[in-house]
Amino acid sequence: MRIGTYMIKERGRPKQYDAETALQAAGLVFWAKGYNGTSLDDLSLAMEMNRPSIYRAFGDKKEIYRLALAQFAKQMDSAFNLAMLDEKDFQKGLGAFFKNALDIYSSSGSTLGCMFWCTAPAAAFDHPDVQADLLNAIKDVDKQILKQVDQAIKQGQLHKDTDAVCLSKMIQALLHSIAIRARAGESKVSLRKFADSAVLLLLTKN
Amino acid sequence: MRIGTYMIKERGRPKQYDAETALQAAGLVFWAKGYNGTSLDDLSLAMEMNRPSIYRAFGDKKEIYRLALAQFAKQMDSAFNLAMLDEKDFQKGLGAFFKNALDIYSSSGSTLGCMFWCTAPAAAFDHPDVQADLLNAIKDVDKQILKQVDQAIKQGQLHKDTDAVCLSKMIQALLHSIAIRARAGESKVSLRKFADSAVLLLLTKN
DNA sequence: ATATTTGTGTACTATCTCGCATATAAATAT
DNA sequence: ATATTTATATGCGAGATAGTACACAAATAT
Repeated sequence: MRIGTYMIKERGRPKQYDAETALQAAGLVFWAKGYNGTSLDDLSLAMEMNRPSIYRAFGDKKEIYRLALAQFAKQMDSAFNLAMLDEKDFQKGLGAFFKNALDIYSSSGSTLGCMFWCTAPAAAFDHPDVQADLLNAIKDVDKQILKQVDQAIKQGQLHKDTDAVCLSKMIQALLHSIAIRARAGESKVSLRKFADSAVLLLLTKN
Repeated sequence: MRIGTYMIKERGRPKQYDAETALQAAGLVFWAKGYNGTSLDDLSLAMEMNRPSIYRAFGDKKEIYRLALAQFAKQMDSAFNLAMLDEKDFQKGLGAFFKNALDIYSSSGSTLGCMFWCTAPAAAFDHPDVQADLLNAIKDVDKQILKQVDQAIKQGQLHKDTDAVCLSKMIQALLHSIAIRARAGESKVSLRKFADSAVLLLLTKN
């Protein structure tokens, strides 16, 4: 157990793994190969844990996947908030966010797109809890974006008669599309250009 | 072999299956369970063919999946073209297309979203040919939409300084997003409303 | 020192998976 | 009738798969 920076020793044999690191490694495999394309052996190899240890630490395959999804969501969330906080101009903030998103989508060498939008839908039919995770993620993103859109309207950066809810959803639609296109093999630079011109298209009313 | 409406008898034991029907049945399973979530036994059951017959008729699992993808693409393509041909007004045509798309996405009882956008991305990493199919599908849709956008610009239905390529991609982005949202469990009526207001948002420059 | 707690490693099982080899069935060509 | 062609059916086999039982290892508590 960790309290502050002090380590309080726990009874029993100490763990050889770090939970967050192991989960991240698992997430990377799921991200690439999808839920059904990933075997426990794949996970075992990537996490450097053998199956019983994995099972004891995180539960079964589905639980690991959902934990990894949650970890990924946190990453995306902070990428969004950092971009928007650093920039007072809404349009530039959005641009920065899509840049961050593309960096994440094309991290780890090959361009994997988004772990949520590109792997969860396939698993959603057979696994209602994954479907619920997906729906919650979408709703969270809707909320996060809407908050910033509302703020931009208040600050006069957007027309006050803007359909804020619809615009927010379209911004997320852009994110979905970029994720799929990245997964399909479109280049990062081409997607970057698309994101920029799309943001312009969405926000400009002349 | 079929020539005109005449059937010319073929040698050998006649097929008990109809290729298109069997492929459609296979497609439905892949659509629901994804590529990796589908077993040959699932397919065998749905297609009412046993594995060797399937293998002989269509090849291995991946070939069946790709054939089913192509069949689905045709369906979507005609849904688009029918909607746009029946309507001279571009905005109404788009509305009709998204209605058609949602009908397809929520056919077969449960709401499965799009076979391409919701199942192919997960399979794309491990299967370069599926990734290529996905990319081709995206490019085809881009082209189809762009053709209509260009036409609408020529007809004065859209500002002549419209960024046609970007607008086309955003229309496809809306399609991607609706597919994912449908798969996540959002209701057809809610998505219908979103589609309508989004089309309005995209096409209206005041 | 000994008991207790917790993590790891080996090995197992029951099931599923794909693809195919082989035998059989049902039609046409000659 | 017989050969030929094509489709179907049975069932095999090598390997992957998820999950777990059980023994062992390494730490702390008393």
